[in-house]
Amino acid sequence: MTGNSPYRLDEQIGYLLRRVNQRHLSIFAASIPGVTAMQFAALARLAELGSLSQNQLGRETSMDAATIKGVVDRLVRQGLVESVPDSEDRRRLTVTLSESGRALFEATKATALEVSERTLEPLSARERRRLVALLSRLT
Amino acid sequence: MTGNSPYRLDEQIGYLLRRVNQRHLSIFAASIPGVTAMQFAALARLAELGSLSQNQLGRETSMDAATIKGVVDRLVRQGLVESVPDSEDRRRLTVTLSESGRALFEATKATALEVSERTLEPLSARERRRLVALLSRLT
DNA sequence: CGTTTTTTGTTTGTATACAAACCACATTGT
DNA sequence: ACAATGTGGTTTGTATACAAACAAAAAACG
Repeated sequence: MTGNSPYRLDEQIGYLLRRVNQRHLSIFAASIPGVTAMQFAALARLAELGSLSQNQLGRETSMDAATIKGVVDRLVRQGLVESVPDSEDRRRLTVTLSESGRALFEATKATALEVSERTLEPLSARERRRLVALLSRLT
Repeated sequence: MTGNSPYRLDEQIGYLLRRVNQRHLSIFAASIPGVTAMQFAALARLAELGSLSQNQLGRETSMDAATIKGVVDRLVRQGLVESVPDSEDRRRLTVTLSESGRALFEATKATALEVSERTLEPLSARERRRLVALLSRLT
């Protein structure tokens, strides 16, 4: 009688999170070409908080130092962001939204909100709020 | 009065999904060294469904053809799975759980279930069921 | 003041993820 | 039988993700 419970992959939280995230990323990519969801998250944080150091931006977007570096590099390459060495702290890179980065963010913001709604489309308004509230507690 | 709603990254479903998934993957990696969560998902499906073609296994685990190839390659390299060309259809690769693959799955199954529970730890039993039910509808 | 610790950023290596192009083989329709 | 289409798998290129090891600089502390 030892723990012989079956393992149902489809009911595991990790598998579900991955699948729903796939769905979301696919909707995002189809709706907003040019930047990825991660890149957009970085732009959003910069728009919200102003200039940040590269690692700080990583923390604010839940990406580790190695990951945010790649994201910032690609944003710089696209001219959406500027990366300037700090004069105070010579290790630090200050990342700033460029003109066109801000323009792109402002122009896509509404669509990005629609992407979220579309991801949640199968749920009622109340269920959406409930889901967001539950997920927020698992952070 | 045109759509000037602020964009709150922390409330966006995509951002939440990514963060909770990060949490889950981190718990998984700490609890089950040796295989990743994706590799474990593949083993679980093979244990559940028996031998499958490589692409079929990908579909059953929500990985595209290129992704499942990498996962199967790594599982083969670890001897957890065997990949044999099909005699009927000469394009097809049949992937089968090996002895040690099945042993590892049986030995870690219970821990994997605990990983799911630990991910959901901040929620009550009812809230867990609710969350799983909501996510299932977003598949 | 000088040593220890922390912080910032880079690099490398491994593992997903997916688009797109490609080849080989199967199936279907005529 | 043949041509069109579809399916199975591989490869390449790009983009996350994270661990680990590293260098440079700043901060903390005795």
